[in-house]
Amino acid sequence: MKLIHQLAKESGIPIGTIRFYEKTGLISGQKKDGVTTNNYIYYGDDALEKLQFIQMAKSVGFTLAEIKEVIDAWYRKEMSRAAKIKVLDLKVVQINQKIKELQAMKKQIEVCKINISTQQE
Amino acid sequence: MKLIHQLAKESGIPIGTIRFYEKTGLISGQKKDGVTTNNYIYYGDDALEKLQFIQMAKSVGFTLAEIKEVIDAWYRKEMSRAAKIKVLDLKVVQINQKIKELQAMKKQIEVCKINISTQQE
DNA sequence: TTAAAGTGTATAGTATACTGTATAGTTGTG
DNA sequence: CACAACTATACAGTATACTATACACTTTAA
Repeated sequence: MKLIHQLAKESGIPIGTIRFYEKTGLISGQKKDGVTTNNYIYYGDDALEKLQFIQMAKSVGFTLAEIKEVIDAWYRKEMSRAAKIKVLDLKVVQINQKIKELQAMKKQIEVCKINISTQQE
Repeated sequence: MKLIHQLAKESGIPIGTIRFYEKTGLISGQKKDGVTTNNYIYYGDDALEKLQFIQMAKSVGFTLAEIKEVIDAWYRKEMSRAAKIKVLDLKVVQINQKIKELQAMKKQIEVCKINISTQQE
C-alpha cells in the first residue's frame, strides 16, 4: 500500500492526473483502517496495474470512457460474468481493427518512402 | 475535382470537420481557373486520400499535429528527401510501438477472460 | 424567378483530458 | 519545534479537436 506520491513515481503519471482519474472512477484507493488524524488515501498494486493499462490504451487511441468499460469489467463485482466477457470480447475486436489500420498505415508509408527515394530532382 | 459536399460524402467526414482540417493545413483544394462569380474550392483525389489517412491515424491515437507531419512529408515540395524519409521512418517506429502495445493489451484481456470464466460464484 | 440547397467566412460553444492555483491540514526530519 | 514536503479539496484555466450558428452570396431545380 502506497500514497499517491509513490504511485505517481512508479507509474510515471503525474499526481494531478491520478487524482483526475480517481475522480472519474478509473482507479480507486482506500483509507487506512484506524487512521483518524488524516484522510490520506492508500493505493494497492491494482491501482498501478490499472494506470499502466490506461497508459497503453490511451496511446492507441482509446478514450477514458472506453478504458473505464474494460476496467469495470475487470473489477466490478456486481457485473455478471456474461456481461464482462461481452465487454472484453468487443474490446478485442476493436484492438484487432486498430492493428489492421496500423498495418495499412505502415504499408502506405513504405510505398511513399519508395516514391520519394526513386524520384528525380 | 469535386466540391466540399462531394468530398464529405466520399470520405464520410462532416463538412465542418473538413473545413477545420483545411484551416489547420491538413488538406487543401484550389479555385477553378477562370471562375470569378464565386470562391468555391475544388478538391482532388489527393484530398480524399489525405482524409482517409487522417481517419486511420486518428483512430490509432495520432494527433492532428503528428498526422500533419506525415502529410507534409508526402506533399511538401520544398522539403528535402532526407528530411521526408526521416519523418516517415520515425512514424513507422511509432506504429510498430503501437502494434506491440495493442498485442500486450490483447494478451492482458485474454488472461482476464480466462480468470472470469474459471472463477466460482 | 423564387426557393431550396450549397458555398464561404467568422466566431462562439462543446467535449475530452488534463494542468495549475489556492487553501488548508498532516507528516517527517534536523 | 520549525519547516520542508506531502496530503486533500475545490475550482479555474488550457490544449486539442471538433461542432454549431450567423451571415452573406451562388447555384440549381421546379
